[in-house]
Amino acid sequence: MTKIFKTDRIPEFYRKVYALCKKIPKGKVTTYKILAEKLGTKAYRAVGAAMNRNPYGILNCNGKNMVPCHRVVASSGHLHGFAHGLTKKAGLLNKEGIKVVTNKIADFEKVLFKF
DNA sequence: GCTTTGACTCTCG
DNA sequence: TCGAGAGCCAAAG
Repeated sequence: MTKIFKTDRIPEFYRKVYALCKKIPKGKVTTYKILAEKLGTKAYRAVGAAMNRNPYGILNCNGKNMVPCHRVVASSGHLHGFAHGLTKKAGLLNKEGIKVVTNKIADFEKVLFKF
């Protein structure tokens, strides 16, 4: 009985984080805190760790199973670390229609997506 | 199985 | 307003 899928390599906590990230519509962003709260935990750092360890990769955005980790920012609307560089993250956000100035979301409250 | 680390957040100075 | 420190949870070593 194969009760486990090939995704078993990924912790459930991570999978939940990815699932929530995928729910983020285009042109919108969210924060690590919201994701953690949605998961029913306060492990904000764990959420970020999931992004860093995300197997889908940001460069794999061409696929459908991608995780728009670039749409996840800090609670203050400020871009934190990024595996591929904050510049890349800011560029992606700009392409999404989100204005990013000095690694910070210009209209953070406007583009902030709440689940 | 314990210790360290981490793409965080909050509070104090 | 800006800077530094403590707290929290989960995964990896």
